[in-house]
Amino acid sequence: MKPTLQTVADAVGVSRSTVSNAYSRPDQLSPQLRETILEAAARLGYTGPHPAARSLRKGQVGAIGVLFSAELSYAFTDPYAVQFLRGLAETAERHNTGLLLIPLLSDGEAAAQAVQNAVVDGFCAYCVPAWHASYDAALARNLPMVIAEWHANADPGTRVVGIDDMAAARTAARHLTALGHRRIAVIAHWIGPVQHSGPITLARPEDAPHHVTRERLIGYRDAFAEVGVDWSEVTTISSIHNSREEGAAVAAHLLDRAPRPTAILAAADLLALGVLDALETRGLQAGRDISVVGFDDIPEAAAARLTTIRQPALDKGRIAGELLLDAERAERQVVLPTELMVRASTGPNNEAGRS
Amino acid sequence: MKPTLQTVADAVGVSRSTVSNAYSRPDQLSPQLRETILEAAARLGYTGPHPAARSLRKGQVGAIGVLFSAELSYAFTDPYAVQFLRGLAETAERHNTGLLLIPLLSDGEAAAQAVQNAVVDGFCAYCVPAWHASYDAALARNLPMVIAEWHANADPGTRVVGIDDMAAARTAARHLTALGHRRIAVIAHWIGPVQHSGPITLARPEDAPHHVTRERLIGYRDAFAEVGVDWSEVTTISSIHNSREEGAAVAAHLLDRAPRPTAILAAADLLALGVLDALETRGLQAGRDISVVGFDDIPEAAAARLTTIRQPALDKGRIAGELLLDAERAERQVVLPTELMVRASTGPNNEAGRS
DNA sequence: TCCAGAATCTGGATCGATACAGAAGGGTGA
DNA sequence: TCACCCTTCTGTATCGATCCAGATTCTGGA
Repeated sequence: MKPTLQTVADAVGVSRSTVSNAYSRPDQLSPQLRETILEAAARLGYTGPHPAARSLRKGQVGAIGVLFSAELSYAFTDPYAVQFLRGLAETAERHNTGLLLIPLLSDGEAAAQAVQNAVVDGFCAYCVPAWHASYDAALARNLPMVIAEWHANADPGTRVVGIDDMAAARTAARHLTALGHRRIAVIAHWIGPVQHSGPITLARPEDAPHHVTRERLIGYRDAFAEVGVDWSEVTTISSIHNSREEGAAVAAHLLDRAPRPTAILAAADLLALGVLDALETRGLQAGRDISVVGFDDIPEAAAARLTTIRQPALDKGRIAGELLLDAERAERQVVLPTELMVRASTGPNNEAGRS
Repeated sequence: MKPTLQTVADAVGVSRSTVSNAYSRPDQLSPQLRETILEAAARLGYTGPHPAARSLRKGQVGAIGVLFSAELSYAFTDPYAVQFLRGLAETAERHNTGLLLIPLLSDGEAAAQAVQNAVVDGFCAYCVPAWHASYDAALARNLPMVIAEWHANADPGTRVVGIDDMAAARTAARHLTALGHRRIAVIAHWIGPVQHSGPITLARPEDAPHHVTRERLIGYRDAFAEVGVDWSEVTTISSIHNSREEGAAVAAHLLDRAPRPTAILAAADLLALGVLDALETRGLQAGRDISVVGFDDIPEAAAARLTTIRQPALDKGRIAGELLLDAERAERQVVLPTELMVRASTGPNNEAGRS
């Protein structure tokens, strides 16, 4: 049988408490006794206090749970998500805390179970749809929890870090309208009530289920309204995953039928890069034939000369961690700045004079 | 105070066991009683069994610990590591298991602590140096553990998945010697006994402390020997981190002094890509002026037209997970295939006739 | 009507540690 | 010499669940 504290205590002839102290509070016993105990422990094959038992008693674990928007295996394909995670890891590391990546299974029951069973001190939700079982399950755990997306009217008690998605999206869209574009299409992740890949009609952006997508669509809509383009005239395309491949695939819906939009707004860089791929396949030039704007400014965006909105992914992760772990960090809500990065993928509308 | 099983039991007027069964073994009580219990639980704000307590009693957690070679925040910068993690996550997800990323702190004491306290069912070590405190601590935990690097003479009981690094490296080096290169330099991560960035002398590759690096250096050395180039003639450069930036930085030691090597072997693609950057800065052309070979075949390698060794990172992760979680998977040691991908970064030695 | 067997439910033992109050022994200053 | 404090160690209570053997009730067939 596996040795326990008691085993060692018996072997040395001291009490269980003393052995415990040898590990957790060395100042509570004489150095030579401690030495004896550790020696005996090594001899018996005792490897230190059982983590689960210790966590139970101390009411503290040393790990935080991370909830992702997609299956774990997808999370790592998105450079933006990886950056975020990196920032989070940086803070966690400083606090000697582990990160428990929790699979966000599509099976609600199992997902809730996974969250319920997570042995953690707190949660960090990264783009988890509010209706997802995991989200409720995490809230229900009643542990400290930080949400990595900005909510304008979040309860002042909840920890939130993010950007003003709506304003940033508005900036992106205004960039296009200022260039004279009016026939603009929008590609975003998960626009409608169900996951769907392809064109979709959404009467009001406010109805999009995914928080971040919703905010960005509203920003786009408002910018369009400023120049008299009604939302109903805008073609909206939904994607299931946030991937380059799918960006290219759904772009076909826009590029292979007339009239083509003169500009495309993608609510994520990966989708935008996919659109650029689709353009290249068709011999079209971004910025001249069709303007494309992304969102996030992942490293690849600069290489592809994609106009996009920069948001500080690394800082977001870092701060999310601090909001959970830095006890002295009093504030609970942090908004980070964004910036429009104008690159070669956007240019004036060439049809401007004609129509 | 936080409600427990007992709280709910008292409220409903049943025993603690029955409430426990309501959650964990629904078939052990009548549906209507279960309903009543869950209702009461919701009313009282009871959120289900306490994970630490449950883990303690059941002796099972539902998470595996992942040990990385570098600080967590660096791990995510290496696409190869990310791919591996993705594969691992895929398997974990299928088994409804979480991944606990454990910071591999440089402070040995703290690192060992982190491993000791990890509430997990097993460990997966990814390129953890064998001398690192975390490694011993993980072994000491006496839990199932898989090592994600191939060891030719590993104990048959230990779970191992990897590639034949030595043979693959030999193939990479032979490619260069076959092209007529003789003045070849080697860049690798952590060659000497201490972390160091820059040229370093290593009498025998066998002395390199890092297992993977050691294997690859031996492979290089053996291929050189086949054409009469002695290891002592080879310039070896060590890097601290496995990053593109550092690859470029240490390449300076080779490119800015005469005689320049005609070819460079980098033991990782990120380093090789850094070398390519350094070449470009100096107006040199890879494959013509200097040949460069990498290792790993990360996605960026193809884009940069880097000749390299492909190894299946995703599969490695996936299989590592299966070795831990698939009970019916009897084998314990898996070697994966590698392939030399010849691209534009290598070409014949132009000095061949001259010297 | 009676009883075996299934369906429900109970209670104490247990998982492996830490907290905390207090006991024992040793040292110090008045 | 005595009172007091400090260091070192002990023992019991507790963290919050699950396990398992057994008690109780229900069911259906002889």
